[in-house]
Amino acid sequence: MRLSLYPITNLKELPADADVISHQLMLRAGLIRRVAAGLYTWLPMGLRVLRKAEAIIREEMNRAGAFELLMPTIQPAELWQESGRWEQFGPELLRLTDRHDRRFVYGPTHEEVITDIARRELKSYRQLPVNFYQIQLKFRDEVRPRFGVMRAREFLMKDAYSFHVDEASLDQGYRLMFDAYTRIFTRMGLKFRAVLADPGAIGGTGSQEFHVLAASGEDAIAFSDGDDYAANLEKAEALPPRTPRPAPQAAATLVATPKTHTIAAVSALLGVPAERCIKTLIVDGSDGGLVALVIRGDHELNAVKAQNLAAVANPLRMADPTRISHALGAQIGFLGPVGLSCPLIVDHSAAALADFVCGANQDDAHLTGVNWARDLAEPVVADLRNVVAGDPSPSGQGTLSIARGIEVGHVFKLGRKYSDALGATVLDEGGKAVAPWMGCYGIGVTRVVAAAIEQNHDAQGIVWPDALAPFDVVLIPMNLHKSTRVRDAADELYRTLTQQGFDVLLDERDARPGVKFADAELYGIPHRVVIGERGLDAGTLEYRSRRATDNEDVPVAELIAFLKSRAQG
RNA sequence: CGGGGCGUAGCGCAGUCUGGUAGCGCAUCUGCUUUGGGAGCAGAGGGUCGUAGGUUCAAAUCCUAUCGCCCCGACCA
Repeated sequence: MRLSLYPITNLKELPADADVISHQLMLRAGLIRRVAAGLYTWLPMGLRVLRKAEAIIREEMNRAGAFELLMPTIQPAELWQESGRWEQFGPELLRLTDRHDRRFVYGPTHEEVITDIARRELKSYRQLPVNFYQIQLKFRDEVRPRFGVMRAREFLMKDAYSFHVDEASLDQGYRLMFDAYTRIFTRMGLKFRAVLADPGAIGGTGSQEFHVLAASGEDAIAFSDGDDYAANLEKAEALPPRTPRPAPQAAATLVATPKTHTIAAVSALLGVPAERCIKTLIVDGSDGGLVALVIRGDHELNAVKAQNLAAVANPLRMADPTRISHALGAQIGFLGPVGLSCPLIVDHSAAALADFVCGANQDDAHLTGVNWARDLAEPVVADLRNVVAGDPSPSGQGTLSIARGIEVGHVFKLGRKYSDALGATVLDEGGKAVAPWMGCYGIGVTRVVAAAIEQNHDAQGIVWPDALAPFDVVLIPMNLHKSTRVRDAADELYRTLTQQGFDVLLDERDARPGVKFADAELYGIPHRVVIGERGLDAGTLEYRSRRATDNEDVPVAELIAFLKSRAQG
């Protein structure tokens, strides 16, 4: 591509509304432009990157034996009513009505449509296992789209769905996809980690997420230093303390704590560390009543663990404050487990405390020196909290650290939830109709691009991994307009490299060298070749990797071999 | 959904408090010079000041409504 012909504009100044680095660089380098909140146009340079990512995904999916198809973005409401998700899905499901008053959704995912295909097309176990995938736009009406293309409302996703006659075959298909994902992200040159995950709203039995590691990641990942255990913070299990609860020493005492309704304030006022205070959180119960969740003052409630409890409403909702003070006789901030008139579920670590501080269930008062089994009943315990760095690993090996990641892929075992709901069946070997086991496997293609930048950039701009770069090589001729030798050499090189299969960007603009260098660096082209009179006299070209700070002189005749050895793309 | 903030030229901003008919930098266009790390000079084009009402002789500026966008929070006991 000749840069003077290429429709690209970059920005020296940052658009004011971009706050994460990938969003800033994608705007500055002219990869994307915002159309509305969470909606972006991919400009030609950006689309090249997106297509490279797609191509890798497509190749590896095909290699794994999956079949590409294309489903519509708009889906009939009936399918969602059949699966029950018409009601289950919240406001992020965009619902539409056509001119005939028929209801549709803009698909946030495609389990219903694929299962509908399956029930029509798959009749026999002989057709299984089979895996269908597509690369298609999705729409989720996020409460708060942010971070540019990273959490957009419309995004490009690769989604795959596999069908199996039994669970063993599903396990096999799942492993196949896990391996394919590992190859995909490895080929993309990304540092990533597969972690155990909560299956969440999509449902199912087993799932793992693939996270690109980056400080700006929205998700916290817990991983062990003792083995390869890694889990989403939502999912990471907090083990019960190994040491038994100490014997009571103090007597339970009512103390006045006016206007002291945070753990920090209580802890400061009473001189008791937060880890010996107790938080009592009131949430809506699954039966419409209230449920108290009790955790240690220095811990955070894990919403996923909480809402997975039978007694707790799913999704988790904090109870209405007015309702709390009416039903429980004290305001938020002064609640505690002693004499509380609603069911109580206590985190392991809170249950292991002795002589702790908690709200007194009357305003402006707390209790100190409280002990389980003496001042109140032995508690019902559960794992309610987020793990913290230093907790023992649930794998039994080592301790946990917490890192940040960007979720770019997710593999699930769905089981038979959708095939049951939509009545998809195949005949098994014995001629009996059985609902196929399903797996589903997603990759956020647009998010991968942003994640790649989050992980690979410097003060000058993007530093593309070879496999994702919009162009492999940028040619920068010096004094182009004056030197026919340079011009001829540049043209020749451009032709040859293109013929050799490189994506080449020739910067033949009549601009100063500094401008060209700066732009090439902003765009993140991995390999740069400068063509100048000086070098030509010596029979050399000047090479510089985007990741390097020094030039290397390469004899003209050896350039192609040299580039081939450097560029893995 | 709660809180905060912002809408003035393609981008970044000033002007709003104190009303008087719109400005700066970058970008763009023209010419000349310049050309190994974001050039210089001279000139030019480009804005219904988000939208709709209202107040006023006069509104970017004051009032009301509305739309859009951004940030923080939504684990607080």
